[in-house]
Amino acid sequence: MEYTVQKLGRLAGVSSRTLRYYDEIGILKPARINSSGYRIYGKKEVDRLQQILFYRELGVDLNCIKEIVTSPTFDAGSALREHHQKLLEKRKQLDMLIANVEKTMAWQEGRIEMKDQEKFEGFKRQLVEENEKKYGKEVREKYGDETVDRSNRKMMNMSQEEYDETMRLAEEITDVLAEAVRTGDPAGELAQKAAALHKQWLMFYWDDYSPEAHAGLAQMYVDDERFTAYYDKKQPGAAKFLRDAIHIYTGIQK
Amino acid sequence: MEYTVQKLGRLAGVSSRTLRYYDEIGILKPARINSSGYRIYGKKEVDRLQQILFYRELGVDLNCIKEIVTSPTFDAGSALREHHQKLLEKRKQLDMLIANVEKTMAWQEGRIEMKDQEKFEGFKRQLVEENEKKYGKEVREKYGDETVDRSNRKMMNMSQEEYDETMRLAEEITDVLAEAVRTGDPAGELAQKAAALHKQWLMFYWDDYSPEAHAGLAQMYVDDERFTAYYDKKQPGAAKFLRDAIHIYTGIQK
DNA sequence: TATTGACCTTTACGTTACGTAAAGGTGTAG
DNA sequence: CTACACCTTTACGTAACGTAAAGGTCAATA
Repeated sequence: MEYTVQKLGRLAGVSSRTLRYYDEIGILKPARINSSGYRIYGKKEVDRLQQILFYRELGVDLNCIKEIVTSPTFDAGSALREHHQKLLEKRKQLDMLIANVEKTMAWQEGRIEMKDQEKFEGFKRQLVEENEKKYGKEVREKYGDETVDRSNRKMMNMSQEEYDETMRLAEEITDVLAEAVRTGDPAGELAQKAAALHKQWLMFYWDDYSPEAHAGLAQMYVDDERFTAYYDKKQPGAAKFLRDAIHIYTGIQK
Repeated sequence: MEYTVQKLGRLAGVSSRTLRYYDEIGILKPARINSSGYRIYGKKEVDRLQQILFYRELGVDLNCIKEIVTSPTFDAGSALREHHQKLLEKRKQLDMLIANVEKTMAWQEGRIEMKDQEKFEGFKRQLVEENEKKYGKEVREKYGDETVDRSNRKMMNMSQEEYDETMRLAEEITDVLAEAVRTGDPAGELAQKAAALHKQWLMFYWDDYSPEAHAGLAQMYVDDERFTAYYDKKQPGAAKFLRDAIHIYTGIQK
């Protein structure tokens, strides 16, 4: 049950250099040093290395791993449950990639059409997975899985032109919104134009628009600091302002 | 259908720096440079980027990717089929990791036993996956799926002590073999000792030893350059010598 | 027309997680 | 007593970008 660097390395499938490096940065210290200065690892270290490798597999950098595993509140059990969750997500993403390859093969054989954006499905953690990760939970909680799935489906089926149009609209919204904020009047013409544009944009993603849901989303822009940050980036206070404008536009207060 | 660095980056989920870097190392050149010196990418570049990202996802380093995609014999179709194959393998490995987490959770709750080596299943590309990849196909062809599966199963169920013993035996084989090679006599005492040790080692993996299979494996050590390289590393000619010794030991020529 | 501000450019140094080589001590088998 | 496979530390190298600096481009706005 005692291992030297190379033996533990062979066991875990990492190099001895890696283990020395992990010792150096304080992420995995050997149980003891023998009389000749050799690093000797025991049972506890084996388990710790396993944890480290799980995190590494998930792309966590060693600095973060260090903070996690050296934390006094570190709980191996909950960490494992988290690993499990993340690995399942990763498999989902892998499945998307596989679907992508199959689709691309069909496209190459001329059997189907394929838009540029579709060619990167599964790669784009930030647009699909990351987006889902960041906002997905809350959005799913507030609007239900069905709405979100439908929205994603709709986006997948958008043509390049439609997609470009949503991008253009999103830009126009922030532009008009920034200008409207400077008028200071959420009931004014510019503010109402921004709200209308926002509705148009939204209708690309929702196939059943309702003023209630629109007003609810506007409120979320304020409640959720990540949305707030997005809109406030160009103009501080823009998120709140947009909410007010939409509440007036829809005639609904949340 | 024309993209600047940032637009293509957003489309594919990579940074603009990445695209400039890919230009720099000659892996993905823009379709043209406009009058202001901007990089402009077109349809062909989109497809090529997709191919690059597939390779990247599979852990191929950019140098290799460059050689692959710039090769005049590069065929996108067969590349895609290869991607598909590799991605399926990756998913298999991911499933092993997930199984590992589940097992570890059960172990933590005291519901099952778990050996140290089991804790790294799914990580060890080189021992299980890599091994299977390198030798698996040929071995499965020559000995059948059943033998290989049984062998893997047997290895999985080995105790730590048994596992250590196989390691020790493997070392002893190469040692004795190297010495035997220097005698030059495959029928000599040392050579026959090496063959006997090799049988012992083999019996840890096969549960029904037969001289025929043993002789066949010995022949494969010579036929397959990767096995040859392993045995010849310590002593040139060791693989051939071992085959001869085993053929004498078993009394069977292949 | 001048000024933002978000784009783009090149140059260049920084970073992560090790690989690899050098120079030297250790331990055991022949 | 010599080989040889281990171990050690020190230190420089590397891949694939990230990031910052210094500056040109372009469309919209004051």
